[in-house]
Amino acid sequence: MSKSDFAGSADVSPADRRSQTLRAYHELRRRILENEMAAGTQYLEQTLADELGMSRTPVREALIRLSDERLVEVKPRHGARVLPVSVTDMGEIYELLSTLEAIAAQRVAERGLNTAQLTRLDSAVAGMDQSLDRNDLIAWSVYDREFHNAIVELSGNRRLAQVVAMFRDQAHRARMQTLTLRPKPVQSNRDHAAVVAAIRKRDGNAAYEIHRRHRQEAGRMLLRLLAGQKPEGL
Amino acid sequence: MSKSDFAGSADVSPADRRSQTLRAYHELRRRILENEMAAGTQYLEQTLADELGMSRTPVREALIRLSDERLVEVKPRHGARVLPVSVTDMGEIYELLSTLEAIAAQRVAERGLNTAQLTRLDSAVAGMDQSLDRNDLIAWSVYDREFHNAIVELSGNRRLAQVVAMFRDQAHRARMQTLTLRPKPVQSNRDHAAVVAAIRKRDGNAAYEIHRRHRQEAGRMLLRLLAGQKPEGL
DNA sequence: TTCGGCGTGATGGCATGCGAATTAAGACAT
DNA sequence: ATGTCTTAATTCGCATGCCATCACGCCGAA
Repeated sequence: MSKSDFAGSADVSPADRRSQTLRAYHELRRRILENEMAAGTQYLEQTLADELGMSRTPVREALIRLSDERLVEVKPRHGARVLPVSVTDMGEIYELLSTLEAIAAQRVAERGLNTAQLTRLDSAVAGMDQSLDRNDLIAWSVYDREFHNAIVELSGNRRLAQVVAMFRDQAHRARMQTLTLRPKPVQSNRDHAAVVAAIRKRDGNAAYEIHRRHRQEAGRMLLRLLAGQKPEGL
Repeated sequence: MSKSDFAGSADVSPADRRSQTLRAYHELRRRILENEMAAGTQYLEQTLADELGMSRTPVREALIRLSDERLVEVKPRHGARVLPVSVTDMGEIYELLSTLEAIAAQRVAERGLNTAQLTRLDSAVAGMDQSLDRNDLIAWSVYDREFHNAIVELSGNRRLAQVVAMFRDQAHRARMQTLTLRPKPVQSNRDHAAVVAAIRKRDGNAAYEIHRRHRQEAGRMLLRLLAGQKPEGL
């Protein structure tokens, strides 16, 4: 019974089996990540409820989740404000990501992967290469995301995967903004391939070091681009 | 229309300025961490609401937070279940804590601390030493917590402090259970002193290594004790 | 012109109500 | 006993309603 994953826009969807609270959560989260709800903007509970075709209760419950994830901030009489991602924020996030994902890579290498799992990584890397050849940066970023996500999921540490996903979401908008500004990510692709190679060789230390440096580089690049850019709505 | 109406709620609370939702969140969290609500037990929303002297709404909102923090799990018609902490969970948590806190220690060392900040660490260490002399393990654990918390707070990375706090809470009950089972934590005190020394010397690498090893040892010890102990209500 | 008190409407915190989903409890047959 | 069908009782998801609180604009005083 899988309905379309990208289902429902605003209006009353046909028959969503999930709870209203979940619909609100996923829809609002999607809108924020895809910048349909701009950072800095404030939305009243009632407005969101009307827009989503439900009452305030499930919206409130969704907003609690989103504020725990630092995507919004609820100010009692000013509505929910979509949080902008400052340069400082990105610094914090990349510092954490570079360590957490490196740990994941290390664990994956030490545990070893079966064929299917290795294939998952390989095809993500292949997808990135092809996307880059086509100069399709959007597709590239999707594969990039999948690669990084695969690493932490395959680590087997569920909490690790959870917090990394959270930070990745927080950083998502800023990354999208700089996607077209930065040079072609050829080094990125090389790094990823090297990480997979280290995992194949079961070399935990190498996987850790390569991945960590990779993320640090990406972070530094991003910070540079962001710094030379926007004041961003506070 | 009495403005200053002290009477308000003649019930249990004198005058709590916080919202009901926050009261519910903090009170439930406290009860869980202090084992007043045993792991594995289920509580109906209405029951909790009655107990806390409020309606179901704020309780529901608090439960959403608590379930995001993995302290409870809400099962639609069986109430909120206090999550037990399995050995696997502790493995995941300590793997993350040992890295995250080590990063924090490294950053603190590299940034350097002012006198007041160093004093904070020193007095935590001193408190641990004294508590140990008095054989007061409860007091010791409070200082231990404060020490570890100080490290991540002083790192200046707010997200880091936040996730570490979350994982520390998740591990709290298991640590308390094993507190009396383990040998006197003299090595722990030595480690902490060494970390502070490294921080004074601005030696980031040393701080990282010592702290990381310290947490890993503590984790291993804990896992051993837990493994040789309890089936724990699932 | 600036400031502060005041009134009014908007807003969110929370209680309550209700229907739907789901379980628990009998009733009966096997 | 064990299984299954029917019915009653719970419990939650969500909508709605109420009211205290707060933002904001107005107006008069300094």
